[in-house]
Amino acid sequence: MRIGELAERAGTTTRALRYYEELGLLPARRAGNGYRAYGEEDLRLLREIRMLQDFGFGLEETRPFVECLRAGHPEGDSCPASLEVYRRKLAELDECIARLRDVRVRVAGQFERAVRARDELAASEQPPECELAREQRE
Amino acid sequence: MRIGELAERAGTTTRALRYYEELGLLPARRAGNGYRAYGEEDLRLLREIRMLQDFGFGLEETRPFVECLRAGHPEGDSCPASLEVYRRKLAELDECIARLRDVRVRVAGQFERAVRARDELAASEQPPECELAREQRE
DNA sequence: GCTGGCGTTGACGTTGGGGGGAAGGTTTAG
DNA sequence: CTAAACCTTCCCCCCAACGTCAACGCCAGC
Repeated sequence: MRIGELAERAGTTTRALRYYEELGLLPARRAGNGYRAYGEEDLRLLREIRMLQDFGFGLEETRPFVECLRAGHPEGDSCPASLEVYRRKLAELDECIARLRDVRVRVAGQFERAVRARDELAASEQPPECELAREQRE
Repeated sequence: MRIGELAERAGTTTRALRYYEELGLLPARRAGNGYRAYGEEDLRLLREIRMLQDFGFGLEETRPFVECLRAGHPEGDSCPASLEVYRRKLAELDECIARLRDVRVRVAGQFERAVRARDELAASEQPPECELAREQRE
């Protein structure tokens, strides 16, 4: 299989594949004419990379999974190094979520304060008419 | 006030201030010798920028707040444009938190599955000794 | 033998928020 | 007088994960 076909089958681009090879993440054999030659297993590795990328893993973080598969293990996460990456990522996610929640609370506070301030300003500049006034006009 | 003093008073660097000026976010008057000259109000603007940055706002997102202050309003968020940025940011935060939570659930699922698979493999390769065996050895 | 569609390498651009440092002018304290 | 501490502009560097040419090679169909 050549680079274009692999890219299409994995839903990515040839540029990405060349980049992965440059990183040593997904090296390719070469055909006689210099073209990269991939096998079915490379598709497997590539799918693993893509899945982890969808989870927000950096490419370097996918390396243990890929190497685990290449070492012949049944799954990319059959190796301790991969499990360690999972653990680190979970901690990272927890921290990130907590931080975002904190920011959300603070921004919401600012927003509400600003809206109240605006309403009070509007009220002082142009006091709202009372119910009686509306009733009399009708 | 010159750039170094303003930077120190706001807890940032001269480099950042020149960058803000380059963006047109915090323009400075010039003294006769070409040095940037800032006033107390610039410190106010800068503090607003820094606060929003701490919330994770991009510099462009702080622009409405800064312009609102420069327009003479009491707070950076006294203007509708600023409130709109708050709203957008809150929505963005909610979406981001939801996405991270979803990823967390999925990664946790993968992790647990991988750990179970590893344990089962270990169990089949080396079955755990039963209670009786331990008792007899003691 | 020519066109079109693959492939190759290499270099540069992107986005954000600056950092680092050169080469030179200014100010200020001792 | 001089050294330190400022200031100025200018330009390259960083991070990730590629995108986008440019200039060229390889191969199939007509």
